[in-house]
Amino acid sequence: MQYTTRMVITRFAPSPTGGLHIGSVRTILFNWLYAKHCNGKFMLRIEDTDIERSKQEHVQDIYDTLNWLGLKWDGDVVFQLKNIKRHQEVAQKLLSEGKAYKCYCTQEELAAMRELSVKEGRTPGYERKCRDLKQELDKPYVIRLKCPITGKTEFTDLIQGHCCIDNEHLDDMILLRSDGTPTYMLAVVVDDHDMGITNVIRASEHLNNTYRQKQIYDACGWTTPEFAHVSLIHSEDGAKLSKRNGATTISEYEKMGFLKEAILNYLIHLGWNKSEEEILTIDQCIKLFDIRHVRSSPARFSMPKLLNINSIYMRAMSNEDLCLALQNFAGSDKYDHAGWERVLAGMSELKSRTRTLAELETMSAIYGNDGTYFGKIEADEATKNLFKNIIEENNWPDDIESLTAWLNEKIASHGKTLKEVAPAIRMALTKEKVAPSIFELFKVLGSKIVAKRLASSIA
RNA sequence: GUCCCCAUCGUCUAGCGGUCAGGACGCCGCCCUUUCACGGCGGCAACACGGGUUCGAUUCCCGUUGGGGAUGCCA
Repeated sequence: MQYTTRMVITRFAPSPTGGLHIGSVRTILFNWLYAKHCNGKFMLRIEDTDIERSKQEHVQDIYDTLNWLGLKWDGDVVFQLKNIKRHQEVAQKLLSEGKAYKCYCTQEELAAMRELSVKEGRTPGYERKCRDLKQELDKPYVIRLKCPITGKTEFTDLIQGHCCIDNEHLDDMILLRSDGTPTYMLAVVVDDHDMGITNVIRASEHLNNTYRQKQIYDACGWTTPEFAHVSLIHSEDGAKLSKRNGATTISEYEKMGFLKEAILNYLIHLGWNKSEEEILTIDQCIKLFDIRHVRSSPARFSMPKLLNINSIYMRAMSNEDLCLALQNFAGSDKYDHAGWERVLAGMSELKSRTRTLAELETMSAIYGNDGTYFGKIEADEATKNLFKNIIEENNWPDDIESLTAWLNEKIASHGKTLKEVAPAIRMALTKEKVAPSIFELFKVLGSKIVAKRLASSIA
């Protein structure tokens, strides 16, 4: 048990080799929430040691995404590449202490051994050929950790519980490559230790690495942080969420018109639920969050659920805020000033019918545009006369109640019922079979535009 | 192949030895209603299987099956 008063420090450590995966966002969220819950810190470390694949644009993308989501990191960003000297020092120290050794085996030899192991049904791995070499050779070498051969390596994972492996299944891992650069395994451990990370919360694909990393901590004589391995997100067909079976990066969801609050709320409930309430504010999440109650099994991504959560957030927004969000999303030059005024006026009815900003953008066109492009409709003489009559009028009642009464009276005076003419009116006004109520349409569009559209529909 | 992890309605989950196994999404029905939504009410639907432990297992242990992950001088 730890009774230290050490401040909790978590971290997110991505390699900048692509867009941020939605699963990574969940990992970030858990790290961030745990840190906030404990009054600790959340740090960002860019693992840019893979020089071939690391790109500055992806680093920027990580910054942008974290900022967009409001999951701000504490302190300066750490770049792993800058710590290479330190990694090498640690490896050399282990070497001088006899806890590591030089291995001269070539990659070809290793590959052949691996193949043989699999063929013979053994756990594949390096078979410690150079471990007890007496003299140094004049050949390129890697530095390997002298791992325990017998016994077990175990730790308690905050999410997965007790994790254990027989050491015979682990081989002597490489610490320093033949070109002298550190491997991921070494770099992560050294950096996490140097940054004072107390809780490593990461994807469960790293669970197997953790046994190895534990051995490095032990060899260095360092305290291991607490680990928490978050399960992966699967797609709706049950396989690992990949580009082939769904949207993977967070920016794709942004482009589909999802609100960041909805994405966050959705992701946090993928594996965690501690409240009767489904919709929680970020402050409530901070208060309630406990990494120990995150489920250890993988969860499937559900688009219908995300759409539902998003629609709840959209409806909860004020019309003004939503209108602003829509302008941000669609571009404020999409409609002219008057057009945006109408969109705002009709927003209440618009938002109850749409689930994303993209859907809202599409439906907002019925108010935003003032054109008469809605085209001809089929209508009988009485309906046409009704339209003509409405077109001639220009002094409608202002409030929706009087307007309703006024319009109903007009319809009745032409020997029609609302039920009979409503579809035609809606089609003439919106070109859609589905839209807000026609009274609402009249009110928001105003007499001029209604007249224009009705006229063009019977022209 | 070998190793590691996981297993409650279709999906996300609550449960932490005794519950009519609760909620949410989706689905179905009804109400509201000029359409479609929103909203309201109701319904269908789950403890993977087999052994133990126990007075009693969804819950604890062991198998089986199924799913996922790892098996790099990538991270």
